[in-house]
Amino acid sequence: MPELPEVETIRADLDPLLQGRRIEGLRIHKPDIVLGGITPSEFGRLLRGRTFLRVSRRAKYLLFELDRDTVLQTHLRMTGRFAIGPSLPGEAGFRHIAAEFRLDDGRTLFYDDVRRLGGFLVLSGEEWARVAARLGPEPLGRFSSGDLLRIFHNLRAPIKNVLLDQRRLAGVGNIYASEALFRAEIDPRRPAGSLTSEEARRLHRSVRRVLREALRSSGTTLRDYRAVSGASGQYQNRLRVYGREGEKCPRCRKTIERIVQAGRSSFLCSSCQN
DNA sequence: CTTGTACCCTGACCGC
DNA sequence: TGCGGTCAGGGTACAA
Repeated sequence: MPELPEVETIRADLDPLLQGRRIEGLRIHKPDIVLGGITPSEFGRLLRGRTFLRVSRRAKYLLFELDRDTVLQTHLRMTGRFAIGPSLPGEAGFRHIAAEFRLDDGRTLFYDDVRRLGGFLVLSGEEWARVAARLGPEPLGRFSSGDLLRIFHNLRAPIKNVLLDQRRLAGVGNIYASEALFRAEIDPRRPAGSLTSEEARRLHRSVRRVLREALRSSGTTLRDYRAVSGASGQYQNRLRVYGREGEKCPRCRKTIERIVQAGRSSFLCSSCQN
């Protein structure tokens, strides 16, 4: 479900609510969200009594940094969501609660995940560092168009697929890949290595602009994604091509097409994008 | 190394 | 109303 802007929105919501809170108890309702080959009760033993230092993000991972060198790594995949309550935003569709973390202020952190593709993994700081080292750079961090050009160098894979590869570039997913390529006027089928430095500059600018704008809009809500409060994002109203197959291109008025790449939909205007 | 495919899982939607 | 097929902001394991 969530790409960088959505995960970052959730991170910013959770951080002030969780800092300094201690986990008093937890309940796992769906054991398959506990990763790392441990049982839910072992998972509970590792986390009970731990205190949240901060909530951070890397790529599409949400990280609960706890005391005693403990990192709770979470990935929401397609349908994972968090809420904090005494009560749940029940009307917002929390009907598949997978885990509850009872906090020392009387509130509870809820994790809901219809498809249960998301999960939690308990790591040490060093173990997490090894995971993080395998991820590509953060596009909104110190990241130049030259860095992007080097990522693309000699790759024959379609540029769209490369943008989605988290080992090469972190945080971009299916929506924002299509949106950035449209704005940069680059065809998603182009071999990544064929981009000129001018095209890499355009794409660099587009990726950063789309992600920043989406972040300012609190993300894109198409189905399941919600902020921690239950509020929808707003960027779905500003998408130019994603999900708009058959509609007119906002630039040239030709018809927006949908194609399939690496088993996933890409949306483009083949007249504007070359 | 690179690239493509199957798979994980549930629910919404569409055509018949 | 039911049934089958398709699709969905994700990543991984494995094959070629």
